[in-house]
Amino acid sequence: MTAQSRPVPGDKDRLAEIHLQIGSRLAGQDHRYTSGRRQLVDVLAHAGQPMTLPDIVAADRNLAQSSAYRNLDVLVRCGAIRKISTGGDHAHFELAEPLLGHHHHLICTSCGAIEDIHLDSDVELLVDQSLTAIASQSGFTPIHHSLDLHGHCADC
Amino acid sequence: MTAQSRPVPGDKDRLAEIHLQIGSRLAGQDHRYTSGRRQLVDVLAHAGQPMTLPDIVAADRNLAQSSAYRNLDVLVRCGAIRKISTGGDHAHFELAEPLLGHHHHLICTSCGAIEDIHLDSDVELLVDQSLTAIASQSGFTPIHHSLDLHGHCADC
DNA sequence: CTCAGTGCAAAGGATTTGCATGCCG
DNA sequence: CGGCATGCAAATCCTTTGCACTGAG
Repeated sequence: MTAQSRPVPGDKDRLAEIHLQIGSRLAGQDHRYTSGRRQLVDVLAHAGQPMTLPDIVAADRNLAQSSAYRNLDVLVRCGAIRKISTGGDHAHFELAEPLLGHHHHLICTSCGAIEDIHLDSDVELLVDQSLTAIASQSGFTPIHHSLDLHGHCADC
Repeated sequence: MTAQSRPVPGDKDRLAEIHLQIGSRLAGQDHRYTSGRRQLVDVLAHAGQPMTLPDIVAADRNLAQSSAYRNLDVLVRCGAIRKISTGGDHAHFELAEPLLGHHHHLICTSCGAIEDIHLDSDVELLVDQSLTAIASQSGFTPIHHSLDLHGHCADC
């Protein structure tokens, strides 16, 4: 066993639940939940923070680059994974909000690192209401919002 | 005259003011405010919404692609222009917030279009306070936040 | 004159795709 | 068996860079 991550109690159950949900999402779009896709999800669930593709293939040498890209795309399209484009060299990927919960990011403009953060629910509510109101004025149909804080992380 | 944009009263003065500010920002970093850079700013100020590079060079045929990229980079680095990376094919560019005012975006996930929006200042304040509090817990130094609503625009 | 800025063409690099093969249902 | 999935290598395409030339101070 690798000791690099100490799961919180119930973590294993949560992972199983995640796999179940993703499996049904894939099935709903006539896609299979193959071992390659499962490994992808394992890596992301294990990391606990957004990863780039090089991060991902480095974390599991069984993953081929092109298949990883293709499967990430499939998983993004079925709503299991979210792609984060920061403008840096690589996009980042993390489990989607239905699996990870609604959250936002601290983005380091120096090293590109991304950390997940959670806002108070009353702030979230207010933001969502404001955005919804503005969107309706433009005939815009909201799907989700993203709120990122850009700056320098503790290491930079 | 092109009728496609009806400047509000004072728009011309505002543009002059923008050029002045950018000129001094560039001078502060030992860069010249050349005609190519001025044209870039004119195009962006005139558009009133974030543009991609193809948009920009199409809007002013005098702009060479490589010089446009280079000058956008210079202007981004001196704080005159902001680069927006959405994950679509092209990055978008718009005048920076000191020139355009603090605002956010509606981003269409279908066609990639971006529209500027403004939130109530009390919402902004609350968001900023929340983010600042969270950042300090992580030893993160905030520079600015971005808040985007992703969804489908009226045309899609 | 000097050196930043410019434009063309070529290079760079993340991501995507063609194609032959493997494997699940 | 039939068709999705895989992996390798090649292609794609946004963006950056090399280089010779131009223009401003």
